[in-house]
Amino acid sequence: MVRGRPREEGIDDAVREAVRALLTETGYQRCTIDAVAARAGVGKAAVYRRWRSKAELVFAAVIHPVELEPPSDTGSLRGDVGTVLEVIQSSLDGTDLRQALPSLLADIRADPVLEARFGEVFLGRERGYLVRMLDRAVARGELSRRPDPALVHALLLGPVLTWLHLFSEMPPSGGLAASLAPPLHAAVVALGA
Amino acid sequence: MVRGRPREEGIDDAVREAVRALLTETGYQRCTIDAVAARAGVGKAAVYRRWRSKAELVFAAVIHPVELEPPSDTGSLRGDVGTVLEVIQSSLDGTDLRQALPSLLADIRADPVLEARFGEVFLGRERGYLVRMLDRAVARGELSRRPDPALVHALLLGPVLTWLHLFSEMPPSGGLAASLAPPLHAAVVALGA
Amino acid sequence: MVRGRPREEGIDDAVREAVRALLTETGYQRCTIDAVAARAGVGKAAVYRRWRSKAELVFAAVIHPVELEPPSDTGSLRGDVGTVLEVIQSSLDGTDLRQALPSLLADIRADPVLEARFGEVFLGRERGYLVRMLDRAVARGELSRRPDPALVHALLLGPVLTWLHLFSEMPPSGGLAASLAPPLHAAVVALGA
Amino acid sequence: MVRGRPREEGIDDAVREAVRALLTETGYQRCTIDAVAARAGVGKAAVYRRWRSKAELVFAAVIHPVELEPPSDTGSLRGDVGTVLEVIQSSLDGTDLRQALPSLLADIRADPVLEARFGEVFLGRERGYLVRMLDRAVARGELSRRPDPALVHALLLGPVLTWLHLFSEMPPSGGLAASLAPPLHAAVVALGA
DNA sequence: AGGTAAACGAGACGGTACGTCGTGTCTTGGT
DNA sequence: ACCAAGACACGACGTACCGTCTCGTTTACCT
Repeated sequence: MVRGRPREEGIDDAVREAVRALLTETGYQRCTIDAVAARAGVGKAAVYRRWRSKAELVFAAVIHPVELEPPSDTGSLRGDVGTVLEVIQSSLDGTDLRQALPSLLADIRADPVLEARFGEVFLGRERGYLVRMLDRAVARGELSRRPDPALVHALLLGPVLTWLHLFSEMPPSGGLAASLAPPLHAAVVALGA
Repeated sequence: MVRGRPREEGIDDAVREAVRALLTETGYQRCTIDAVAARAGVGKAAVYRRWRSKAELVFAAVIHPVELEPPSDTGSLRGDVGTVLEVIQSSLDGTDLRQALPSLLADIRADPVLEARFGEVFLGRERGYLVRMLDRAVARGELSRRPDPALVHALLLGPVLTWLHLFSEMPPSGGLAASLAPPLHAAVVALGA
Repeated sequence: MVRGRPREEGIDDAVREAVRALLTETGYQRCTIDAVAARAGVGKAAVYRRWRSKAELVFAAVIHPVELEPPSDTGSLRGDVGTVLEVIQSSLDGTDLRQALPSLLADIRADPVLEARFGEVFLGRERGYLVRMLDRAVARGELSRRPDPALVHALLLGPVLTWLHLFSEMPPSGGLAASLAPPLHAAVVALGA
Repeated sequence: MVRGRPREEGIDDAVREAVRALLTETGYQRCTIDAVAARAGVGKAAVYRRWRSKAELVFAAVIHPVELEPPSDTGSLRGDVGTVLEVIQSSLDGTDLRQALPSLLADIRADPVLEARFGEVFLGRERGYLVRMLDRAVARGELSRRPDPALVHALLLGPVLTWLHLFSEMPPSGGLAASLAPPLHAAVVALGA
């Protein structure tokens, strides 16, 4: 049985929404806990009751809700790589993430608990999709053996992450995922040969 | 002509060394300017006389000294890709960078001046190497046309960066650069076909 | 007619007892409402249903129960002054009051409602005793006129209060009230001459 | 030699003045450290560099500066008692003290360090004056022996403190000190008989 | 030799965010 | 209507770090 007054329903969402708004408007540094609480019409204690730190809060606001729909089977490894890249890109793009991701990743690295959760929730889910994609390709005979999923993960996630958050360049004509799909398909094939 | 007392010679190095030591020992957040100055046996003013901000200081301490020796011509694109990956990896690896890079990148993003310098100094130099590598491959007839250097840059830098600073995994057997070289060679070839 | 569940009987006393215990053990500042409620095995709401504020609660716990038995007529002003001083001292002494009184008086000053009640309940009752004492002395011919009761009140209450709650000194040999009685009798006589 | 930047001269006074102003305008509870710092045009750190807590700050602002000029020898005990009472009253009266004293005394009681300092600085100085007053009276033959100074201290300080900070009454016609002088002279004489 | 200007270590400065805590109110489900 | 539990808004607390400024002192160059 649950004792005491239950958590108010709307607060979780109101706070997360406030975080996203402040990230977009003012960036990570100015996205203060006080400001978030004020914007959400909520006391600071209500925030700290739910999340242990600013990093955890932002993590919950911008990472968790990313619902990566499992990329469907397109019938070919070439098609699957393209779809996976789209999913990865969509999970790293967005006005709020654009501002927040580098700082957030930094704070995640500084907090072992959060780092573990990030590994499980975000990386783990994505890794799972890749494993299934690779197994299908092996079953189809497109790959003779399943390459190391971690290596494939780095190959697909790395270029997207780098382009979006390290380079200050316009997206390539045709779109980032579409431009990266052919070379990365070749890379995966080379790994599984 | 220079008036007044000249800068003391050893301070630059002493401070940079203190930064690297503190990064390794305590991480980026705890590597405060006060701590750095105290460790270097130096006043805070001497630090700020040389670098405008903490980000600039850490940048100078861990990025600038990376002397990327221009990867030499190995005679084949396959060999060149491997060498370039070694250079990239060596520029991103190291005890201090391990701790600092995510936070440093975050601070760089927050400071337009620094972001521009980072683009020129670090990314630009690396990009130059890639352009030369690609031109040689075209000259050799290994590529029929030179692919977009930015895309190649993302393809080669991204996976290394991701593995070193996002994943918490052991390096693959045989080494990271060696493991990534074959698939990424294939990727570059596919781009330049 | 009374609707609903009647107040549980023991709560008033349990809370007051918890207040006194916490005052003695931890002092006024650490005597939190949460702590009081927890100690009494009671919800905070039950406390606030009975007293409007912490000050009111402590007031009720340590002031109200002081049952000043009206000092009896000893037959002489000299004797009456001694008895009144004993009553005053007993109303200001005690382990819990020792800790609480200065903070409590401060909070009482900050709350006009409470200040008024303190004036009526505590000061007023004491003042009444003094008036009767003075009237008896006039009737006996010990005083030729009745002095200002407020002044007498200050003369008798002040030194006791000061000794007990401002000084950090041992009680004088023979007891505080006994030591103060002769000079204060002389003072009252001087006032009523 | 003094190393480093010296404390800025005006800050001590500016902060103390801000405290007094805020006490008068808003009372002790609303006299926040933040508000004090803002009012004085000073950072919070500058305040905490000088005083360990709010209590210490207010103590320094309203108690320390009270320069009790040593009451002069009036030639008679009767006159001396009157003068001492004037000094005591003037040290406890004032717009800021009116608001602050009860809360301040409460905080002083809660901090042993501060309590010791209060005993030495404030009470000790006053006690010294009383000892000299009593010795003069003995020398003059007005008292046959010197009474316990602590008792005399309680007799003179208590009624003034009580009237000013416990009662909510108008000052007696003729003034508080003047009204208390005759009875308290009689009390002291009775003690020293 | 003396003057001048900029460097030096030390540390105080204003500002800002943090995470904690206490108060008094409100909201559950259960008695 | 009351209860215990505990979430709520508000707001003060004391700490920490940043980047700047101000001391008294030292070290070069230039008269």
